[in-house]
Amino acid sequence: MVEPAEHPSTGRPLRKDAVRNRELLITTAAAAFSVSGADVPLEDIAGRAGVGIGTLYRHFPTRDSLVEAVYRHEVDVLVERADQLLDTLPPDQALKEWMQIFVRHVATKRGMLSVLKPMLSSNSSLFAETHGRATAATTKLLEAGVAAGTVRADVDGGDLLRAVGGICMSTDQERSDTSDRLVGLLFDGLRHGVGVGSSSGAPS
Amino acid sequence: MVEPAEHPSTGRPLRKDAVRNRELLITTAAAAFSVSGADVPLEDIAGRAGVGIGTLYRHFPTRDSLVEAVYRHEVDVLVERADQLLDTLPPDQALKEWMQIFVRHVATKRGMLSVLKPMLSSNSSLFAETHGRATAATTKLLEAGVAAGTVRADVDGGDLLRAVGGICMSTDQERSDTSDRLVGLLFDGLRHGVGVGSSSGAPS
DNA sequence: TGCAAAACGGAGGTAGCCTCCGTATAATAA
DNA sequence: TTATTATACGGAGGCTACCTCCGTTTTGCA
Repeated sequence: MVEPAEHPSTGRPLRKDAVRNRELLITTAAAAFSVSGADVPLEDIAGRAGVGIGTLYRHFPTRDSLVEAVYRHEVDVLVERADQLLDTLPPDQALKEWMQIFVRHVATKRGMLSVLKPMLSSNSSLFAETHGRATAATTKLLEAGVAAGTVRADVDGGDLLRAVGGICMSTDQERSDTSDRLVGLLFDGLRHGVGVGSSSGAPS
Repeated sequence: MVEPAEHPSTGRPLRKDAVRNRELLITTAAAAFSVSGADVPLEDIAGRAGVGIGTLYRHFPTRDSLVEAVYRHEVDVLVERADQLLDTLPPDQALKEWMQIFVRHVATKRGMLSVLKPMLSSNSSLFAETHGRATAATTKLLEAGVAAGTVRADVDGGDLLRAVGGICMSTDQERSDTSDRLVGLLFDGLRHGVGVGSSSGAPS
C-alpha cells in the first residue's frame, strides 16, 4: 500500500526482484543517511543493501532521487502510523503518541535535512504533496479526539503540524527529553478547556 | 588596509609573493564562483589564477575557508565603497548609489549563496562581524544624509540593511531593473518629509 | 520446459580532492 | 654584493566517489 511499484517509463508493474531491491535500497539508505549524514558514498549504500552499484543507479539515477524516495517513504510511514494508532488507542492518546513518534523520527533524520531543505524549496510539488498528506493525518487524529470529546475543537491540523515541526527544528541537539517535554506541553494545550474524561491520567 | 596579511600560525607578516597570490586567488575565486557556481573545481581556480593547486591549498586548507575569504573580501569592498562615495557625492546621492551597487553586487554572487547560507548560520562570529560592519557602513551613510538634511532621521541603519538585503533575496531572477526600481522606491521613502534639494540644509 | 524481456552486478573510465616534497624565491645577515 | 635560511611555490600522484556499459542471471509467461 505504501508503494505501488510501477515501472517509471512503461506503466507495467515492476518485477518481483526489482520491487524487493528498491525497497531494500530505500530502507538501507534511510539508515545510512541517519548514521553517516547525507553524503554517504552511494557505493556504501548499495553494498550494505547487498546489491550492485548498477542496481542502485537504475532505480535512482541521481542522489537527489534517492533522497526524495527516502523522504516520501518516511512520510508514508508516519501517515500509516497515525492510522495504526487510531485503531489501537483512544484518540487523544493516539494523537500524543503520534506527536512523540513524529519528533523522534525527525530527530534521527537530521543528517538528511541539509539536502532535503533545498529540495523542498525548489521542488514545490514534492513539498505540497507530502505536506498535504501529513496535514491530513494530523487533522484526522485531531478530529477523532474532538469527536470523542477529549480534544478541543478550535485547533487546525495545519497549525498543529507546524507547531510539531517547530519543535523538531528548535531542538538542535540530541536532547530528546526536551522534545518530549515540549510535545507534552503542546498536547496539554490541546486539551485545554475539555473535561478530563479520557482514559489517561490528569494533565499537569 | 583591506587585509593585514599576517601569517596564520606565527604572527609574522606574509612574504610579498604570498600576499600577491593570496589576493589573486580571492579575486579569481570570486569571479569563478559567480560564473560557475559554488562547486567549481578548485584546480580550475588555481589554474585561472596562474598558481599551482598546492598554493591554493596552503592558503585555504578547505573549500569553506576560501568561500569565507571571498565573502569577507566582498564585504570589505562594499564597506570601502561607502567611504569613497561619501567623499565624492552629496550624502543622499552616495546613499542611493551605494544601495544600487550593493544589490547589483549581491546579484552576481548568487552562486555562492547556497554555500554561504549554511556557513553563516553555523559560524555565528563570521555573521556577527560582517553584519556589524555592513550595518556600520549603512548607518554612516544614513547619518551623513541626516546631517545634510536630505534624509529623514527616524530610520535605523540595521533596518535599512535588512530592507536592501530583502530586495536582493526577493529578486530571484536576473531582473536587475526590478531591483533598481525597488531600490528607488526605498530611497524615496528615506527622503519622505524632507525638503527637496541635496545641498541645502533644512533639518527637521 | 524453453524463451524473451527485465533486472542484476561490478569492472573500469573519469573527475575532483588533497598531500607531499623537490625546487624556487624573498628576506636577512655578513 | 653575496651567502644563508626561512618561506613559499608547483604539480605529480594516490585516493575516493561518481556513473556508464554490457555480459550474465533471473523472472514471468506460453
